[in-house]
Amino acid sequence: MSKADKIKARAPRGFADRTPADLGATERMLAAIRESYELYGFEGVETPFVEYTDSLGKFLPDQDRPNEGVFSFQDDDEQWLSLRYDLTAPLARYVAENFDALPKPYRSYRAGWVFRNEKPGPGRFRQFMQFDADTVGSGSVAADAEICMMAADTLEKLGLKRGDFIIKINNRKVLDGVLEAAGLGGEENEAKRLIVLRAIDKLDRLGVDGVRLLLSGGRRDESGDFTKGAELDANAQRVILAFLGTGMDERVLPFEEASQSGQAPTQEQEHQANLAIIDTIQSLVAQSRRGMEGVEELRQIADSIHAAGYSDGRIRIDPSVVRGLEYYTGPVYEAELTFQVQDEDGRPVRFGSVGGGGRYDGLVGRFRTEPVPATGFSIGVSRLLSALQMVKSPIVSGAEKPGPVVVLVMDRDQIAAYQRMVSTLRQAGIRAELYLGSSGMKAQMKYADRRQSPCVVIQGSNERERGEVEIKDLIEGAKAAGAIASNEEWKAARPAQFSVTEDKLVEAVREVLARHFG
RNA sequence: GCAGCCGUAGCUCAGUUGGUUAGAGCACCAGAUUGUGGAUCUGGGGGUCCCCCGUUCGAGCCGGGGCGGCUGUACCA
Repeated sequence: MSKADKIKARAPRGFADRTPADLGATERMLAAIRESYELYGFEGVETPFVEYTDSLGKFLPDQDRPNEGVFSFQDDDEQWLSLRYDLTAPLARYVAENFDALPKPYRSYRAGWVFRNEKPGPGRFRQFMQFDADTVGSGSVAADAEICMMAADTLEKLGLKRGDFIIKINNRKVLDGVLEAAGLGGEENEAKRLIVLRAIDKLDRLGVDGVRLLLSGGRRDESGDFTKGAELDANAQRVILAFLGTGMDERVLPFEEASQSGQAPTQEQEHQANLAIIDTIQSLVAQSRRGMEGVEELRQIADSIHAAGYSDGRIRIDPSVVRGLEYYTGPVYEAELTFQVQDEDGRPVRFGSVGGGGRYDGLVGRFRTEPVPATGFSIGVSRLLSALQMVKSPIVSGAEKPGPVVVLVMDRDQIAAYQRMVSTLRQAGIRAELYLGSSGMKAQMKYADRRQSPCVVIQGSNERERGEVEIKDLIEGAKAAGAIASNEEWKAARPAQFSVTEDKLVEAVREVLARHFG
């Protein structure tokens, strides 16, 4: 068979293999998140990867675009199934299905893989991991405020320092109110509202000028591609931009005051800035009942986070947060990293949000007659892992486990004896293995080196006659290597190597391990 | 999806106006050293020059189409 006939070995686009280092990092992250969520009183639950497509709330795949956005397939009873694309819709299904058996409010967390059939990018995959926590059955904004505080606590547990991230809060009702104030209420303006919301969402990326273009005629990007704008009249543009401006203008004051005193803004100053933003928003949406509801909710959340001591810049009111257009009904939150991340070529990477969530009062209600309010937060574990790896955070580059002790095979006819040594080590709880390849001693040493073995066990005929084994400390030996120039010297010195009688094998290996790993 | 740039060994890349058998460094394997990781030296394996079609006596190089990658943009539950 010629090489051309061979199948090319490659993972599918947007799907990634995970190395031992990835696995270790992910485990540590999941443990930290779980600890944080449990501290807040949430309990674990798990749902399957696959759900009925209609449970997920997506339209059934059609002939032309059978898998738009989600991976779907038909069961043998003709029912459409889909791989879940987030953990919220499956939770809503679970709660609805087990409604009577669950305590209300129901507070649970879950971690797992989700799948999206869309264009992958750096830190963006078609299979990725999320870690969610939700409170179902409570309409109180205390539930929303609490989840934002928990998000902040959790990111800190993951090794992010204060100031490295920010939890931004907005409210969909406020956005609706602003759209109404801009004269975009009513059925006929549905399309324009969508464009405006998308434009608002891009404030951090495109700036005020970019958003203004999208609100008016449209915007041409650097590649020459054109995005059609919302064609709003001057007054509507003014309202929207004034709304977004509150996010920036009110923040400036505490910073100016702070810089005069030479200190970071105090919690009180941060809180006043939040309240000032809310006041300005209120003046804009005063005519909208729904908008005023949202303003009132924001005010309560701001008070809660201030009372709990989180109004130190970790959690902020930010009018530019939109989140998805589908199911959020009230407060929405987004966790963003504030530090710059660079890829291995030194180019800046934009990570966007590493978590987010909000209130989705209608989602469980799709399955049941009574309304069931709910709110939740999701951490994008895979994306956050990519970001943490790029900045070499300790939690992802934590100490790797040492490899196994390798027992070398010097004489093929002595395999049974070598195997017995391996068993002895394992029974003593020492990670060990027999060299299972077919190469000579030099290759076996290289193998042990690559496996990060702390030491190897050597017994050739000389040692066997004396009833001894040689232990070679590879870590100590590597240190000694630098001082040795010639190969003759290297071979003669046999650095970091010593002999013990066979019955002292475990003891000697333990000594070497203790030397390096305490 | 749309646009721009890119595609030569496992990796990073050379490759002249289109002209013998396509190269280097790193990595890998082996020997020097029949029992020792590193360093050094020597040798070796590894390529459909992304694919297809075309132009040409002749294509890694020119043209068209496709696929893949990167960047921006759109969508994003």
